[in-house]
Amino acid sequence: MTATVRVARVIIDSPVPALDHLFDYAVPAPMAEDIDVGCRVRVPLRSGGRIADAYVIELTESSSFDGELSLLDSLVSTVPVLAPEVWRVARAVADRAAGSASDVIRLAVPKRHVRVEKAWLDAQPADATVIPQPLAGYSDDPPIVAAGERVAMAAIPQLCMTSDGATIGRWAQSAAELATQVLAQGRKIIISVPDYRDQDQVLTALTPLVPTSLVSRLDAKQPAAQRYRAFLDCLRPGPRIIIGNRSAVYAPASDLDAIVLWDDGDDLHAEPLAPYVHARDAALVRQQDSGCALILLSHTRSVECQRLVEIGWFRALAPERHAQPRVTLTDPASNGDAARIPSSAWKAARSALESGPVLIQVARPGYAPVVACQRCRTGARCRACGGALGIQQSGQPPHCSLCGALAADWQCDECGDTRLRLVTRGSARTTEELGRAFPGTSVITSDGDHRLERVPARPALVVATRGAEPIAENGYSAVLLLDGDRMLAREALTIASDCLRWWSNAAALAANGAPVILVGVGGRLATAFATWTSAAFAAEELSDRRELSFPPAVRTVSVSGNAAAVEATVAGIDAALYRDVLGPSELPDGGVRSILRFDYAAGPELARSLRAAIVANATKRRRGPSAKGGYRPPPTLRIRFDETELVT
DNA sequence: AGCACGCCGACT
DNA sequence: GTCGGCGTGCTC
Repeated sequence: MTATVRVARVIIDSPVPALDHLFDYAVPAPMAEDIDVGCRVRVPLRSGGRIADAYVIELTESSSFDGELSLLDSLVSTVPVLAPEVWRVARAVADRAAGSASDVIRLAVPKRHVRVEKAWLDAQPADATVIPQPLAGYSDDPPIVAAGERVAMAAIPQLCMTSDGATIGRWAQSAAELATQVLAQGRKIIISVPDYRDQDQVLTALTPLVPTSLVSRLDAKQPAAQRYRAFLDCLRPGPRIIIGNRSAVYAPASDLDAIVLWDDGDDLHAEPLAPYVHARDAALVRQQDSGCALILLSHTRSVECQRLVEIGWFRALAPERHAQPRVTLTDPASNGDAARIPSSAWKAARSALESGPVLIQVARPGYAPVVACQRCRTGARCRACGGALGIQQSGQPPHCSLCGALAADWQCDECGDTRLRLVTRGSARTTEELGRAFPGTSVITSDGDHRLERVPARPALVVATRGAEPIAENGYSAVLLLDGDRMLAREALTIASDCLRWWSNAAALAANGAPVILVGVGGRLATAFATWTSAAFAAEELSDRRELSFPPAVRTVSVSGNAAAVEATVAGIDAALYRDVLGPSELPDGGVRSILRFDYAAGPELARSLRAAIVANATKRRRGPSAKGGYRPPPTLRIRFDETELVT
């Protein structure tokens, strides 16, 4: 207990679970002038025998620690990079997910860049005024911004043109309009979008509306210097628009007024790094902490969002006049001959090509993603690893979709035939076929690897894999959604909502009144698409999942790793906290996985006990029987809440 | 992650 | 009686 020395309580930047709490250090007298809450410091870890990076969380006069305090090693910088509100959110998010706060902080605070920091400290913040724009297309009664309200907002499924003449999604314009209202109040807004190209759209929408000095882009794809500069700009109080990917929800913003999350159903919002917290969940935590507004903006309502609406936590908001794409369904039963493109769709494409580009959405990239034996129809597999073979481009030999090995002299294991049958069509083959069917028309391909952002307003066939559709200036004259049946065949709990989302996002790229044709899919999913009623579809889906006790009706947590550790962990949890256990089942890496299903109310308690299990496991785990040799010990213990890719 | 501490077997 | 192996726990 020291009364006169100043004490710094710090969080250590380390993924070690046992270090995930505050440590007290004495502040050396010369440092006391400059140190501040949020500063980066270096601290000695005596029994660790090293110096660690840390952030100052609190400065006090006394410590409740019984031992003798060590002195801070050094003050890295006087810039308070870990804002108090970001610390609170990081702590809460980590607790909810049984993870370490420092893992969340690593998403929130970019690496330091000394030159950028010096320049920033010298720079004078610019003064700028912004004229608030009304939120066009929506009733402004009640107003949705500044109320701290939680809103499930249906986007207007159209394109629009900025005053600069750039074509963007109308949703991006709406987000930009909301942002101007926040800026006019001198406050901040975070706009989190899944994709880099989505960020570009919002920036394009903002360009004619606000000075660029008030806009910060935070994304890991940016050069480190730019990103750090944008981050530092967010630390200053005052108006600012923060645009970024999933981790933008952790951006510093002391005067945060609203968070807009675009297309919360997109998988890119799911954080792949520990503690694996989805941007939607992080935004919910932050909304609770700061009282800001939270707007989930999308063309299709996610099932998770629907649940939030049904429990009364979110208000649903739809545009005033319900503009919606003109969708036509082609009955799968009526083209008995499995024609991939029915004649009605051909006709629509042909006439649409007279006025502009036509979008063709396909399921998979490549030429023939799946090939089989011509004679016996056995699927062709890789000699080396057993993965499925596919053909990337016309005329090329097949190669393995898993390991990439070429299979130039393929021969069927079953019957010895060497001729391959092309089972599925990829974007490259569709492109080739369409080129033949529409001679003289240019055919453009856009897929995951070779992605186009925009295509001109000239007639052209634009073949794109789902999610990689370019924006056409003035919109597409027609949109053909092929391969719907193939997309639906994928085994995943979320497949129906995913398809609806892919189709809807593509449909929103059509010009006003242009035909949108969904090929080969019927049933209530197709109807929901045609009538643009994704909220009702999400409600049905949620009710199905309630019946089956699937997420998001219940929550899940997967416990994976070493079989003994998983078993001990699950056995150590109070059975009253969960409904049931699925598994353990074997994983390809040699470990096992068990999944617990539990009710929302049990979340905090369950996270606490799982956290305790992780800490215990991390300290107990020691060098196993064989440390060398090719054998890699299976991962010890991993906890993952609310995994989106649950294969059950 | 490293490092100290301590409990037990082997050796001077 | 004492050295040192490594299993266990802690790091302000």
